[in-house]
Amino acid sequence: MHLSTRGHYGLLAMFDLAEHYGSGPISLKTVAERQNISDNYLEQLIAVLRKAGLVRSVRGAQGGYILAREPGSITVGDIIRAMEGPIAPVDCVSEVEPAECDQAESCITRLVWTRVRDKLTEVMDSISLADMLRDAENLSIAKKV
Amino acid sequence: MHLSTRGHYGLLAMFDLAEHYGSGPISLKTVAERQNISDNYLEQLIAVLRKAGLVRSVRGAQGGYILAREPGSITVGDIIRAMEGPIAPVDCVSEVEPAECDQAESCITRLVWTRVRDKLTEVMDSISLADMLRDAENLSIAKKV
DNA sequence: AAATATCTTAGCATTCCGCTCGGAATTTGT
DNA sequence: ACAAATTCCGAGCGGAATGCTAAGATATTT
Repeated sequence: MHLSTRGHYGLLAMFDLAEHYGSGPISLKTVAERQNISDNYLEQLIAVLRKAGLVRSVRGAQGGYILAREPGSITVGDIIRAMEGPIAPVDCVSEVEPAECDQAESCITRLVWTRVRDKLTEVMDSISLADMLRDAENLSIAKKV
Repeated sequence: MHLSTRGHYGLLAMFDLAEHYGSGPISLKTVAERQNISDNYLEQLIAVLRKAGLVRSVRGAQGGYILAREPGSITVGDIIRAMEGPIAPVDCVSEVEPAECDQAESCITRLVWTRVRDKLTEVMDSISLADMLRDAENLSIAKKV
């Protein structure tokens, strides 16, 4: 049950953009440095996010990336699906076009994986970038006290 | 969010053993054929389950494998941990010795992954092989009607 | 025109996956 | 005692994915 760095870095980058939402485009280099990711690599990852319609890009000098929608309407699930494909512990319970299996009807393990998948999507879809911003604020307040 | 075939096949094999719990040792070949897994490969996987203390082996003719404990006391979580290692979407929230990260204290994505991990373990630890046997029974009853 | 960015594609070393194979060790049955 | 059935163990291997690097094309601002 492991995510690749795609999903991991993808969420880091998106959260970084969320933290600076409203201040114009943020350059890839800035995000990469702040999040400690190779900018060459992040370049590829953010291309995926752009194609998925989660970020907008502004080319040229002073360009960069901006969230395509407000932080409240982008969830962790959106980001992970974009970066890692449909959420599914095993292929036969994939969210989209599940792999076929001749014993699917009577397969008990399939029931298990369905429950696991449902819990996964439930959590991931319930957390938005806005929720994370709120968490960040609470955390910094707690620290100051 | 994908399992490897290790976990997938591991659960299939364990459930197969659970279905025949109490009828003496089941040979690897039998399980492999019933579950449609290469027996050469399953041989390696079941070695892992044995080393994890989840199955007992009986060598020699008429030998095979038996669940080490009753089906009610073996959970999906036990099996997945044995086959795939500690449950963790990313290394910094691993159940055992999480990877260190200098920003761990203030990392918001880490909170997200912790919640995901907790949901994952919650589901997996709540389903035992006995539960699955019950599901199988309900399913076959439903079909007959 | 120069500087600053994104965009696109190619490549590449390493690791992991999913297996196959061969043979040693152990137990049962005849 | 011997043959058959089985687990046990380790080596190896092709293919795919991972996590990058690198280089140049394109667009925009100053």
